[in-house]
Amino acid sequence: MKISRNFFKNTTIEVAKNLLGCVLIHETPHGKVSGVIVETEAYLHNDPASHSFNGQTKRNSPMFLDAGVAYVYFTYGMHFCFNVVTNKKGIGEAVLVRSVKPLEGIERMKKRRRVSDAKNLCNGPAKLVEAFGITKEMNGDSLISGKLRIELPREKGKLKIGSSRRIGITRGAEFKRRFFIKGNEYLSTKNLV
DNA sequence: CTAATGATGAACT
DNA sequence: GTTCATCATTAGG
Repeated sequence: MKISRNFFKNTTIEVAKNLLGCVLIHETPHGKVSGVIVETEAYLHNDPASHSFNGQTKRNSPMFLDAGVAYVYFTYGMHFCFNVVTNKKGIGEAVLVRSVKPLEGIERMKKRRRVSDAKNLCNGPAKLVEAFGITKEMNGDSLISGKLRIELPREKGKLKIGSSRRIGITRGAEFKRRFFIKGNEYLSTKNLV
């Protein structure tokens, strides 16, 4: 089911939780890949861990666009990560998508990732970017109805949502702004509460 | 099983 | 020069 732009205009923490259970879809010339979002992290404008903390730069500028667009950034010299921009235009907040449970196009993902274990395809931010074929060219694109998009599940049911400190950061580490579906098999890390 | 390490580049001090 | 929202591989127990 199509998602609305208002979904992304909520507070970033709420969007991070609401994205759990939603479906990430990418229609490529080679076929469709999709999966259920099972792990996210919220990055706020006044958050020392956020790329937007020190204001707008060339790299983080998509974070200051309208809610519902993609922010894809290059990191550690070899990886890309995928975020969904939230809140109002000009604020600079986003949700990092950290893990996805693969649904469609699993063979395609295995080829791109060069691994065979389905649980190891999308359980990390740079992994899912590679598995889905997301590229820096999609930086700033709308995620509402394009080839790369997010859809609401037909029926979300009641999810057990857990929260923890975010992964791989030092500044702002005290904030519990990582959200995940409790007990899910496809998380990037399991031993955090 | 867990821990250490190297790859590699943009942004910042 | 150092840091960084990472991952695959290797070394160790």
